[in-house]
Amino acid sequence: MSTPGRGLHGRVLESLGPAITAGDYPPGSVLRTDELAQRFEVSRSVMREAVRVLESMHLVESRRRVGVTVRPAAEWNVYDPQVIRWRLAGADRPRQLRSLTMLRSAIEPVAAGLAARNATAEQCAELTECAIGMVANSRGHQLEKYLVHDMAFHRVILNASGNEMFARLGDVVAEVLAGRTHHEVMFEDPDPEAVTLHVQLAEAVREGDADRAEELTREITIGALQELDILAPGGRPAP
Amino acid sequence: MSTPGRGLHGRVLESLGPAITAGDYPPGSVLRTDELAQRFEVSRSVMREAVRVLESMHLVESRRRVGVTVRPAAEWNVYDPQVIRWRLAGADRPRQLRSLTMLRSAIEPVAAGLAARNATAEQCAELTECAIGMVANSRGHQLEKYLVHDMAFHRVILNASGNEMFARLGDVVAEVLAGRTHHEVMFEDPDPEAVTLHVQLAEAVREGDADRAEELTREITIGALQELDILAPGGRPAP
DNA sequence: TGTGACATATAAGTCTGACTTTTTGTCGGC
DNA sequence: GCCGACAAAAAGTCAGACTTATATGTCACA
Repeated sequence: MSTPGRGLHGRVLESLGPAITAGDYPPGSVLRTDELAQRFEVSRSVMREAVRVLESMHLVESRRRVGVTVRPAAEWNVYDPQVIRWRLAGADRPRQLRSLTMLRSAIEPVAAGLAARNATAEQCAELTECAIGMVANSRGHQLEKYLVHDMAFHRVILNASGNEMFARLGDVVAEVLAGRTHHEVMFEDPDPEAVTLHVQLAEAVREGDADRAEELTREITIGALQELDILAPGGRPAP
Repeated sequence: MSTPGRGLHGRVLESLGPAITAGDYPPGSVLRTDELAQRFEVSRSVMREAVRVLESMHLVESRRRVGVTVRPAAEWNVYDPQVIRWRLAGADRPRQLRSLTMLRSAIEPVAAGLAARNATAEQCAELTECAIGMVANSRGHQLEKYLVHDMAFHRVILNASGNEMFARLGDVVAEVLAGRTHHEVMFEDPDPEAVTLHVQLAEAVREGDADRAEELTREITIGALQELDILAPGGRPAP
């Protein structure tokens, strides 16, 4: 799933990146390239490449005479897939999952509405297939198989929206769904109501009913928010 | 506004990045590091650092024995602020502006609703101040001053939402607003109705009226979509 | 004619050492 | 107490040699 650190600089990143995003180095900390190179037992050139990548993610800033300083979290490129993965693997995974689920709840309904207008016949077919797969694996502790179809379903919706910014959130949504199944709630079979909503959503998209698609997706994402206690069952925000 | 290429590798990026995002090198094109280093008159180490950054943006992929291959646009990290800037500076700026405006229209209403619940007193004050600034500069061809307050206004909303993913879109929204004023429509004074909506939104947030804040923001972003002919005035999608 | 193992060329990857440039802290003079 | 010159520190840059993976071509054999 994740890249196993291609190249030496990649392995350094896989070690240093998570450490920074986890907050091991408080904002303002200064690291020296030479020292890092020694610590990771790589040459300076390799270390420099790694630092450049961290710099492009706005995790650090490299300045002459001072060193590589860690930037405050508010400046990080939190949409970088690698940064997202690092943070999801870290200690504040729950917080991260909430942020991302809120993002989902904002994007997906709109994307579904667009998908209802723009989806190709092929995409509609894929969607129905995914929904069938979800139904088929919704009972009897087949969470892994269910997850696969759930991820595919949402990815198709986002792609079918025709908006590249939405489409590129497919990986994020997949990560959130996987996280939910693997580490958080959902120890038993998925909520039957959620399964039904997905089936109906596939229907709405196929029929080109944008408003209904949007509303159904809103219900789906509200369910996701409730699972994380961001929304209380009533609909009001949780305490 | 944009970073003027700090360091040699930065200058290479400022030249190569826009070229790639502009499609000068079709997907699958192979570049050789040595050749690039010669072309830009830099050492290989510098060129390697630049390539590593492009690789982290998923613009290219570097493989042994084959070279640096350009990836298809669908795989680019389109949320990377630098990539966004490069693409906005390129030929398909209009298309990019539409994608981003749609993103706005999905995110901002939700963010405004959250802001109404979470905004601090200080943020409410800032918001009101921005709204006043907008009103003050809404007539008499003071577009630049109006823009400054407009950008600040939306940035405060996104920050006040309390969601870091939303907050980090502040730069994107600012870029979109700036683009609208500088290159696209809006040759005359801003729509008075839009100004009023902003004033009312500041009010709603101050009063903690989440639903109203969300609805007002939805109207604001619908206006932005209409300006770009994504939505026809009626509310139906444009042809 | 097709297929497999093997050899080879190629381009990225890595390391090292020397040199340059910028920035910053400090110290001395006013 | 302020200001400018100086020195140290760390990143930045370069060049050259070497290593490694791998795509591709070659050739023998079926």
